[in-house]
Amino acid sequence: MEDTNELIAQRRQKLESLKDEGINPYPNDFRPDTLSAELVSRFTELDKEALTSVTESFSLAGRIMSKRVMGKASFVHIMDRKGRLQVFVKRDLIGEEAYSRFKKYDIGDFIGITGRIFKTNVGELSIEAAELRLLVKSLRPLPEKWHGLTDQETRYRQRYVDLIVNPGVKELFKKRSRFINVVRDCLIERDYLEVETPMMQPIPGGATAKPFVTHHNALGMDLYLRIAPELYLKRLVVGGIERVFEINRNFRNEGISQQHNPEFTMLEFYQAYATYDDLMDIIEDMVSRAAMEINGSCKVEYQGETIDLSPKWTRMTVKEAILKHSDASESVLSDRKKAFDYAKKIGLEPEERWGLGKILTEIFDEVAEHKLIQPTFITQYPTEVSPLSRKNDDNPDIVDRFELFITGREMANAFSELNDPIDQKERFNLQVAEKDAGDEEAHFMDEDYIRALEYGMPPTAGAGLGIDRLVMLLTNSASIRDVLFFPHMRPEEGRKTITDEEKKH
RNA sequence: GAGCCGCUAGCUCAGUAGGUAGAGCACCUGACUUUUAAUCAGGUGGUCGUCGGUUCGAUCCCGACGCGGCUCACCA
Repeated sequence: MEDTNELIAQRRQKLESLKDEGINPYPNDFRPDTLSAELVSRFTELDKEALTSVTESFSLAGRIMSKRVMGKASFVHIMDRKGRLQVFVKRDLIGEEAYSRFKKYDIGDFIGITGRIFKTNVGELSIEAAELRLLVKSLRPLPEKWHGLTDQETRYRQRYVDLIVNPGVKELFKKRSRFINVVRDCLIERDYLEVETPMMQPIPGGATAKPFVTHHNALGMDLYLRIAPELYLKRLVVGGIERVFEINRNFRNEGISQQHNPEFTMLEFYQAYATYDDLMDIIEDMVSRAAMEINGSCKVEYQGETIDLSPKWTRMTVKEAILKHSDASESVLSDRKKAFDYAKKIGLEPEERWGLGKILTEIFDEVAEHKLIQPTFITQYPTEVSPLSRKNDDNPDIVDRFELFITGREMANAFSELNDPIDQKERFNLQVAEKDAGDEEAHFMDEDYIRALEYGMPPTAGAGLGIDRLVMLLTNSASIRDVLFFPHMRPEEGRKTITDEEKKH
């Protein structure tokens, strides 16, 4: 990391010579009183002539993004959090000493300017520096002004540079923030309470996934990074928080891809005296409102497809989806043997211990999931693959559950919650048997969760929404890495991870 | 985890049928008081991802490794 090229050496030398002159290269006593965008919105409509009567002085701070020296006058563009503005620096105005110092400032340095506003001969609104100070000396050169930074790896690893030189990046992350705000608004206006529950859990639950393990030294015990907040949020419903949600990270010890990062952000929300039907309405509202807020339309372009997010969305059962998107006959849907054979026929590797429900789910994933481009709620999941969901009153083989698919990807999972403690215990026992049989993703037994249910959980429905994937959709991003500031990357310099040997110290 | 592709100056990229590497931007020196990819003149800058092999000689050919991108597998 201690690379020293000529350009860095030159800047360090400039830093030293500034210090020799008695100048603090990192002061913190400059207070800008305006922003680039404020000046633009106030004055951009006025012409050159009209601006000559504006004598007010403004203070502005920002990073130098370009610099053009023309002898005894110069132009720089500075960038602050709202945009860019041109600064005109004239020797006659700031004085000979300040001007010759200014000529040594580099692109990337921060400066503070005080002066009046005017328009140049070609009509660009600019601030004329009456005073100019260095606020920060930058020691590393920025990528070039024309092509910018395009190397994906560097953009992810050095997001700070990406943010400086690629303006779209900041815009994207502002959209991400606004999306989360809309989600929060939708729930808070329905009287939900936002909470935080443990990320380090002795028993990881609430999803079928492989957890990360960590260790608590003082307690001498392993802990798991949570794969879902579900069981804790439902404990809160037991406790009387009838409408509750959490937006935060989950951690899953699985592969990395364009759709998967080891840590990702989920919304989970639970509402007592509601069914999964009610949650469909909330999710439709949330996502369509967010689309309007972010893109001004319920129609979004995603990787060449137009997705229409206007409510109401298509609703279809798992079995209907299989029939629609494959050549499976109706008998496959109710006959385990036929389902098993059909699964093999389409290239799956069903296991002997799988029941009809699990097989049908796998068939659905294979044939239908990637075809669900427009928003679609898939309902009536098999009980076998839904250990936390409430059974359907008319058919115990299915549960009152839906998943939401958009662009062929799962965006949300929701169900009426299982609140029968005896049924829940039996389902946990089945999961434990799965685990003993080698399924690393099967649930653990959670005795305390059963105890909580035994006190009584009101009839409740709950949902989980993949925030990152929805942000991808709304920003037309192909990779989850584009919607995370710091996506997970291997260490830069070789495989310098902490070894077991080093861990002992 | 598997396959394919990539890694050359700070950035964006050329290139060498194997003979010590180029451009633009950036940077340095000089000129220039309304420019805007400013302009003009001159200049600096590279263990060509790492290690090994073949060769008189490797950035180029071969192998291993590292990192990344894409595809597939698992998953949300």
